[in-house]
Amino acid sequence: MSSLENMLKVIDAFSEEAPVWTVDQLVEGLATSRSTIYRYVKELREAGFLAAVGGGGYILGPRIIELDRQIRHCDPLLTLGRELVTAILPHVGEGIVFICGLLGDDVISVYRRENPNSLDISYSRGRPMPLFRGSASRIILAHLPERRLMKLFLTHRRDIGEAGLGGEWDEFRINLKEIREHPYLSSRAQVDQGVFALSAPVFDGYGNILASLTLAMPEARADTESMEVLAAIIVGGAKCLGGSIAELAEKAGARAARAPAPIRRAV
Amino acid sequence: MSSLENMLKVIDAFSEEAPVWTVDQLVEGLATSRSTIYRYVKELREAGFLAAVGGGGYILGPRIIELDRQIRHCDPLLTLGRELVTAILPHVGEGIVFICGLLGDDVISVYRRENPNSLDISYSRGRPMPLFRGSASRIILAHLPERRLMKLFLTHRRDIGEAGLGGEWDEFRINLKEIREHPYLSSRAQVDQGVFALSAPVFDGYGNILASLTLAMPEARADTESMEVLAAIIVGGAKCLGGSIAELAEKAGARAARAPAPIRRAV
DNA sequence: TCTAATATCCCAATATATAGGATTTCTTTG
DNA sequence: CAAAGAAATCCTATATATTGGGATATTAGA
Repeated sequence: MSSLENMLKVIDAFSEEAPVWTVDQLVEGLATSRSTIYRYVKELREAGFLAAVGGGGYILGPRIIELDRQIRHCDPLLTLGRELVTAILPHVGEGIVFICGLLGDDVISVYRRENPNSLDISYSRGRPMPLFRGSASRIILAHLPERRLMKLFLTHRRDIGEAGLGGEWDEFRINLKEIREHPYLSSRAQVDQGVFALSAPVFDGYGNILASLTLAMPEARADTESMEVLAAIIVGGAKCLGGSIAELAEKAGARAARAPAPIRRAV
Repeated sequence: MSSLENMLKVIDAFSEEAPVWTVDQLVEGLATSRSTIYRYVKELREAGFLAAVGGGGYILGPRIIELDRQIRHCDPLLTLGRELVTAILPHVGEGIVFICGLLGDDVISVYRRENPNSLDISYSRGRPMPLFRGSASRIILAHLPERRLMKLFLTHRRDIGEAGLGGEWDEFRINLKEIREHPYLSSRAQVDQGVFALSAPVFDGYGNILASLTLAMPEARADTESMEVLAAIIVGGAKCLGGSIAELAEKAGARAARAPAPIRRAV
């Protein structure tokens, strides 16, 4: 077992349910010797990934906040996304606007803003989303390259079936193709009860899917109001965001021909 | 050298100036073999600390966003701080309100909100602050236990002198005592040009310093307006926040007598 | 100042990481 | 669609860092 893996087990222990751990608890939980845990904790603390609280307890440390800041400042999806969301937020009425990105096998929400008095949904920044439920995830999924989809199908066959996306490869493929043929996708209560969501894909300059832009609102609103104007705003916003990112990538590319542009691609 | 340290060197490479790295660049930068770097990158990627972008480039990964989310949700300083800042923001006029916490030897801003059209300062969430400059840092510093201060003085003697806090231990001690005797502290352009800041200390139930609450504004405003009312709001807000945290800690303590309360203490 | 708790140090045994090159997988391009 | 070029992984002997048990030191609390 690699030592990073061991360290990660320590970090993994920290969750919303159990945010504070003592060394003794970690010794018990991870089945390792006391001295080793102390060494781990020391190193993680020196690196800022853990911080001491009173009474021998530890919590996640400031380094994480710092690294998150870096992501917020560097990722074009976030910097440009912020501008875009600010621009469209006044025009969408009650609801929440968020951007989800694909990183590895996770879809996570990387930015979110809401209009006052709207519903509270679980897509808050940093929450890993189910890859096969909700329009925000599915619209990304649908635009992944075929090869990647095959891999996903093989690894997540059960989840895909349960989410109603198809029990066989062909079925799955056809369902996704159907999604791909529309400029946006909506979903109802797939992730949170009582929530209607409307998502559009964000592409880079080469047609690769990068992210999704979503508007979530109470189902009641979706029942009584036409979605056409809203869909147009979201689709337009997603296009615009993709355009800005492509533009930035081009500039970055011109500066450093061999260095890859700081763009998150679906890999 | 521990292997975590090696891994960390990889993470350290990623900065706002250089957010994207290829394996080759890392091999050169860290003076390690290609296969080792590939292994590091692989493990970090599997753990979600790095994510692949096009062309063999890597950026910081989603795990960091996830962990940051956990901190935001678990740390009482943040959850309660959010409420408090929301409450006082409408009453402070032009400027930025933020909370700084001490974790290890770092003071970092953990939460920040601003009123529209105000100045842009560098205290954005996650930014590590100089420990000896700015009222937000100094008010925390001043309330640290003596033993801790001695250590800090020994390790950071030069910084302390340069920041004008004293060249000798006695001088340093007296300066801090002076700060401690007032309910709040103000500073002018110590961190950012043209910025006036006003900070109050946040204590836990035992009188330990936990954090600082700060209002930053343009110097011009501070020159023309009396600070008394604003100081009262900030001092009151800090007291209130400390009270809520102590209350929460007590509740948590009742539930799990032996487990330390999830409270960040100056350690 | 003393005591309990928290944390570090030490060292021999052992498991693990390392580097260098061969091999495989993926991407691009003609 | 095939071949060339990147990117990533695999493989192995050796050197090295990690491990855990207990002794030791440092801190916090009375």
